[in-house]
Amino acid sequence: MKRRNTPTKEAVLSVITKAGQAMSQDAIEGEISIDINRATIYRVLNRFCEDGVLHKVIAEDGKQYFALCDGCDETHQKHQHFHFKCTVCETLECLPNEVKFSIPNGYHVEDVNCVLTGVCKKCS
Amino acid sequence: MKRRNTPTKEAVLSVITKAGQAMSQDAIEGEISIDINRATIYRVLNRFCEDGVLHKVIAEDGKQYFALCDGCDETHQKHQHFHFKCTVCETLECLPNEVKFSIPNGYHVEDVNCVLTGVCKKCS
DNA sequence: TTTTAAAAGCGACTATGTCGCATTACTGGG
DNA sequence: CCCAGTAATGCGACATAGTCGCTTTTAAAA
Repeated sequence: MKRRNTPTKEAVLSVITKAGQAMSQDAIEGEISIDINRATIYRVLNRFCEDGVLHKVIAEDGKQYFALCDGCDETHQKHQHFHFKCTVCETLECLPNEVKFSIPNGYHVEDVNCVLTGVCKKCS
Repeated sequence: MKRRNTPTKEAVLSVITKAGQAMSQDAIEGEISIDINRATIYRVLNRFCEDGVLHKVIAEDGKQYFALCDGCDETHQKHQHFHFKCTVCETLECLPNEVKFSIPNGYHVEDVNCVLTGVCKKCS
């Protein structure tokens, strides 16, 4: 299962990188120049997640948003930061704030999904 | 727009109360004795949310879960606690831990959605 | 009992996301 | 440089979640 380089992968990653924020599948499809199948975009995104290139956030709208991992691997404290979803411009961005929590004994946390919703700096 | 008491409302609230944890629409429909339309269940749940009886959580699966508000109103620090979704038993419960965060100036937070995913005490 | 408006039922509709299968096209080996 | 193996893509179908408009029912006040 070695990964191959394809125009699709490059296009998707390029769009997300340029945007500088988390994007949903439909936003990506809208921004991309070439025509890529919806299922393919999801597969590309999920592969990037497996490879630690992107991470996935579930927002209040129940949709999946994908954001670049900026040094997520290094600390092995993966993706444990807050996200902010603006209800006006609809963008979802990663906040630098680390999510801190303590849980009762016996619980084993595998994933963290923290999204703050409101109005961002630009829109207020 | 005064609210009325209906068997549907009572049945939904009773199921959630007995469960003692957050529930999705389909889980509620499965537990309820009488036959209630899907759209109606959603409307009932959303009305309860408006009235501050329930609060809504979006989990990793993108689905809406509804949980009893346990003194959520009193502090006016509404629903700012963590939630835990178990990948084994699929239940979603409210944790007592308060969510603490600080955001950059100019941002206005209206809602908080924090879900930890993993394996709960019972299932590990 | 009558009235009226909230609530429920029903059907249709819109995503979002996934899956199976046939086809295409990277990439490494010769 | 070409060929074979297999990852990746396209396409269609499908499942599910959630919403909406409209009609009918019904709780509760007059």
